[in-house]
Amino acid sequence: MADQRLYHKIANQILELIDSGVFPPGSRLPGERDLAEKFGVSRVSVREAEIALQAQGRLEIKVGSGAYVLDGSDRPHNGFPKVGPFELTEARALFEAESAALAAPIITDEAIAELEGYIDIMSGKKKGDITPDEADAAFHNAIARSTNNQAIMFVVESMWEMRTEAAQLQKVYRNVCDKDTSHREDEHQAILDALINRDSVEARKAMRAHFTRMIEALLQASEEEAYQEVKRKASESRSRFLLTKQIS
Amino acid sequence: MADQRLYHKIANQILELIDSGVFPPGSRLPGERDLAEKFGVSRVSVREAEIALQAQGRLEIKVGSGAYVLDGSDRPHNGFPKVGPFELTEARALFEAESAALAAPIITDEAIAELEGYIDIMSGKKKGDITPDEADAAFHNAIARSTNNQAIMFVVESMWEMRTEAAQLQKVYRNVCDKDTSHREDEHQAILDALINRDSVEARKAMRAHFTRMIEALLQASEEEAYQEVKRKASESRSRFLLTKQIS
DNA sequence: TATATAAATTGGTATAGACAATTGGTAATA
DNA sequence: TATTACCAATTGTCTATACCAATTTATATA
Repeated sequence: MADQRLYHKIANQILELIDSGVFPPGSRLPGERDLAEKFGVSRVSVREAEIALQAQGRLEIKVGSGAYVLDGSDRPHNGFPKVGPFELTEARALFEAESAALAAPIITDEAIAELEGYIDIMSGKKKGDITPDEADAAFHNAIARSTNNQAIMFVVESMWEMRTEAAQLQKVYRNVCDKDTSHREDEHQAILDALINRDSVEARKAMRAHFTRMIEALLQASEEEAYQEVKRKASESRSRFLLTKQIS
Repeated sequence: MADQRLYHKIANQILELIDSGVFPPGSRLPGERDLAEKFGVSRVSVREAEIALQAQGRLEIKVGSGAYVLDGSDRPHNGFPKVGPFELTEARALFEAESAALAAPIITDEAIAELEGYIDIMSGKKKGDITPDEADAAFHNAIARSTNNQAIMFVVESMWEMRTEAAQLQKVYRNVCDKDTSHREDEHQAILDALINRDSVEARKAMRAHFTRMIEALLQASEEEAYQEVKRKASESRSRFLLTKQIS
């Protein structure tokens, strides 16, 4: 605590003033010159402290105007939102279906061979250095990578991280997946077949079917007492999802 | 690009050197004095850049020793990937179209009124406390919110933040949007009309058309000399996107 | 060879000054 | 009266130089 850099100490002091309400969110901090005199340090140190706070998203510095305290809602949310199993699966159904459709026409033979490897690992036919669950993630990520679109890759990877982040979510998924490993294999194979044929429409359909079955399984699971809340949300959204599915 | 702080530009240059492999993870950066001379700036500016990178968890600075590149796997990847204008627009076309389709059957009258307000602000008919550009963001986010799916909201908001994050991206977008404000209004109105009719298929189509036109405009812009790189990537991906568009 | 010491290197801080963007007030104008 | 143009004060930005403290490296010594 004592051997930290001066600008770090200044940053912490400013944070304390913010949290204690002296500088409420939205308010403007005193100028660099004032703060430097107040803390008894040079302007450079104050500046460095404010830069560090800005990099952390706690301040916004406007040239010629001043440094303003950001509200919690203003700052970029680094973490993922809390999201339920049904929501997440619904979103993945929509987005990953489009990802597969976009990848289908341009996927390389190497990528297809990679996907086959993941399927073998998931089915237990082949032993790799990764778990079946990781192979599942790699399968979906590899398809996203085949779109050659980093924004799509980011979205698909983020969705998987949302799943692994919440322990509760993971439990629900495991409960669903363990019962239907055979289904999962068939569905992944169907997706792969569509990609091999470079068939966009079929790839989209197969990916949607994959997640639709998962949603159905979630609905089944929601029958059990532990998933009462899931059921409420699920039944509320069931009709409209199935409707959307028919359309495309 | 010109209106960002100097230390920010330096930080980006350092990041490029890291990502390009010149400074691999774990390696030590040249001293502040060397970097200052190399970039043609003062030592303080280099320091500020390194402080910002340290606050973001990309560097570790040790006094008397040097600044070391942290391994990417060590830190949670909060930030967004570097993504080009074409990639981002393509991803938004796919995802936001599905977002609109999902929202259409269940959007509330209040949300529709909200969307109308944003359109008025963008067209200049009404003056709000937000800029037309912010109204544009609010328009797309409000549709995502109407899906009642937090995962979808997260994705749509993230895409917009990707756009505002990179100064270069913003410049390209501004160049495109300024020329086609009238188009933008019509397209937003078409999306709104579809939502009013609770028509999923039409909402998806209108949203796709919105982004498709934007991509075409990007391709036009790429004709100019400043956008040679964009053009290369764009023409490479043009056929497959238009193909995917026809399918659905 | 091992260890202690000195020198060079490197990040940290201070000071002073010039510059550029923003803001707010004031005067000129419609 | 309301609006516009302009000017000056404030504020963040950047540079240059100097010195300090921590670390590393080289050197001398046992």
